[in-house]
Amino acid sequence: MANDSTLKTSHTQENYLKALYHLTLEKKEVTVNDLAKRLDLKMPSITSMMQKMANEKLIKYEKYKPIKLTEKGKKEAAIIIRKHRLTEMFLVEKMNFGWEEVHDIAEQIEHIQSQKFFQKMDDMLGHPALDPHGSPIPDKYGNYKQLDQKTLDQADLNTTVVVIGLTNSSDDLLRFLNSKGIKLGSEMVIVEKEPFDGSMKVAVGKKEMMLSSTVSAQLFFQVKK
Amino acid sequence: MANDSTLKTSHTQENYLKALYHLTLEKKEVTVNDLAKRLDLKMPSITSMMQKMANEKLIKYEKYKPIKLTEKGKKEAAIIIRKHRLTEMFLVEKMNFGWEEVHDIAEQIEHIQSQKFFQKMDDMLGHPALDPHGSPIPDKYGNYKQLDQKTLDQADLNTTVVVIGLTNSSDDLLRFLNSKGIKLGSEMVIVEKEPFDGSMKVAVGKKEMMLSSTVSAQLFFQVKK
DNA sequence: GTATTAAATTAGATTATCCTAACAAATATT
DNA sequence: AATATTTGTTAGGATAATCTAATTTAATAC
Ligand SMILES: [Mn+2]
Ligand SMILES: [Mn+2]
Ligand SMILES: [Mn+2]
Ligand SMILES: [Mn+2]
Repeated sequence: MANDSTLKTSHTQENYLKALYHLTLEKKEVTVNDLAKRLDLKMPSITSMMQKMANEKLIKYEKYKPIKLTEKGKKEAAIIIRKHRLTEMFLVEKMNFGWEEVHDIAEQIEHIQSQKFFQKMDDMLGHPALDPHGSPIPDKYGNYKQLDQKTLDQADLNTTVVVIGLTNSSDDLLRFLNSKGIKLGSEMVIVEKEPFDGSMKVAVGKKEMMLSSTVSAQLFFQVKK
Repeated sequence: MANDSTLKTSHTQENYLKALYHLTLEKKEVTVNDLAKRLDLKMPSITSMMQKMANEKLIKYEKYKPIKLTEKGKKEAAIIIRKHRLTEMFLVEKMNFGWEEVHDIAEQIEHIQSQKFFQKMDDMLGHPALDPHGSPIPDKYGNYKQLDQKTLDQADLNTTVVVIGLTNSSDDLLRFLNSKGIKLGSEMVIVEKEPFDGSMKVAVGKKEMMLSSTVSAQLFFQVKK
């Protein structure tokens, strides 16, 4: 009874796992405070959940030390992320949602318990490697292929680049990009770079526009060859 | 603060509402005991939830008296049922699931909060009136069109009938029908009726088979004209 | 290296949901 | 009607997830 492997990770814990996974990729040292901010909870809530998740061997946790996912925790997290990103892709590709509309729905659907449901999505989509925002979709075993990509603020003057992903997919960023007509696959030429504030002028097709460093630092690119 | 109309009905309460709605159609007098059995909970849990839901004006409830849904409760219930049935239809029509596979997934997806998500399903499906098991889908305002249908055990000898629905869609029934090759729209001739146990022999195409009254009482039919 | 600040933990409550045990009311049976 | 049975309620407790307030530990700044 103590070690029933059919015990289901709760909805809530799945969200903790995901947050931990993402923070780990961002920072390597994840603290109680980081998690509290990410999940918009108070620190005591985090501490107490960390104690519980450590018991369940999802994380390694010692008082006052940084939090680490175990292999088990990593795998479970990656599988939720897979379900999230497959869902986003499904919503965009098969149900005609805009890329700025899908995150909140995926945040809920990622918790559906049905391997077959996500298997069908995956099949219908032809086993996509990336979600609609250019982020990699872990495989069904929880393996994650991290692409290390450079952001647009590091692109050289006069090169032609292709936008291939986003560091994050906040509604605000996505709507900003929509308004500028920028999407994944968009090509642009780096026309000017302003060293003072890091802003740049780019040409997307015939349209020229200024991008602040705030924006350009959130776009992954590849040099067009 | 006391009357915040944005307060969301919980996952749990949505399931209570649905159960109440279905039981009301089945029995007209719904008791604490009925609900306890339907939801597989103990009676004290029901009593205490009924007290809470009465406070929230979802039901009318007085100690020891049968439970009634309010208009508000009925509407909310019908909207969950709508989401459930649209989901089942979507899974069958757009994702190629078998009709016996969709209920458990729909049981979860019905709780997703996103009008737009279900709106898209509805559009993609062309605003279906019935779910894959022949049950009516309430409209988006919570209006329910109850069809009063007769079950196959009441069909006359030698008539040709079409199966148009099921009184319930338990896995067991659906798998039995699959094994017999019976689905919605199947035509059959009533070849023999055995008064002793209520069983009947029917011809589905060229195949003749016996249906017990247990089965025939779960199939809605229409006379083929 | 002491003092200050920030981060983390503990203690103790709260809300939601569900349970068992004990009791009460309503129904059914002699 | 008196008794037995079934149904429903109350009392009191458990677990999950969260919070505020108080306290402790660690990190930073003088
Ligand atoms: Mn997302
Ligand atoms: Mn989520
Ligand atoms: Mn169903
Ligand atoms: Mn449900």
